[in-house]
Amino acid sequence: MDIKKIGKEIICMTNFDSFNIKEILECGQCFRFEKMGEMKYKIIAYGKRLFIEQNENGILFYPCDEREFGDIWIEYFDLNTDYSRIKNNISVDKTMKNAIEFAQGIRILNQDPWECLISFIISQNNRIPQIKKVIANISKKYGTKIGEEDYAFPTPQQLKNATMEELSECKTGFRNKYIVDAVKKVVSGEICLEKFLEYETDECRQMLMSCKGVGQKVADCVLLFSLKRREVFPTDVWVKRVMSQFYFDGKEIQIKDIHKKSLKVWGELAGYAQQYLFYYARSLNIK
DNA sequence: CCCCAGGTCAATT
DNA sequence: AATTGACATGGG
Repeated sequence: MDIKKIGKEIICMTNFDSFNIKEILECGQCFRFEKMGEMKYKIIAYGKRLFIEQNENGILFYPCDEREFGDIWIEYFDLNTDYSRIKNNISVDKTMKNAIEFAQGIRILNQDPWECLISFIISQNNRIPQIKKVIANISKKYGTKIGEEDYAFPTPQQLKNATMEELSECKTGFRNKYIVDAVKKVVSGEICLEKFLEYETDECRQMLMSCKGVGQKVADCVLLFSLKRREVFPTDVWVKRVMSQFYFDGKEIQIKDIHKKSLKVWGELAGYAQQYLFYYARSLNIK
């Protein structure tokens, strides 16, 4: 990949591999983005607002200087990871080949664990457009204002005094009590997300699941999307459907069976496989 | 009006 | 250990 500066506040990336901004943002891993046009998006992450525009010549990131790009966005977009190698390695079966061909530009973002935890608590028994609205409501109510009409996702401290009633006003529904519990555990230090990168994956999962309303699916999303555990295979209804149909001959199966299978087929790269499958499954509209 | 959604919990068998 | 209904909210 080549990085060029254009003026003071625009970074242009050319000669890149496996990067399609639409596929990256719309494959279900991230909720804080807005489509501004064809292949043109606004993202809010790590307290920053970033516009991204992609065409056949390259990708524009703005407003953004070289330092910010290096400090935040290289890691956020997982730009030091070789996706050609990954796609090659996990293409061991026809279904995965099809899934990868369908969305060759997917990348797994490295999001903030705190935001990721609350976001996927909100995701349970909910639809993606609604999840996005609820997170935007919470950010507007509690987060720091950035730019004209955008708000960073609130820190644990900023959510410290949020009540169930206030959170309900943000349309969290029955998940309000789960958010209160997660805030309490993080603010009190009972859970220290900053240390999670050093812990074993199973240990992290266990601690995440000690929060009310966090089961294995939500914990695994946090592990894969914000704690770099790329072997983790979050299994929701869509992934269950596509796995059942293509890897278990349409039979009824348990989540446990899927986890075993994913590790057996894709090993340490199962998490990447999950993202290709999720996006693919939703396009197929299978049952 | 009924159904269901990137699930989880608690009660029941 | 497996099954079942409830849960807030909003859109089809």
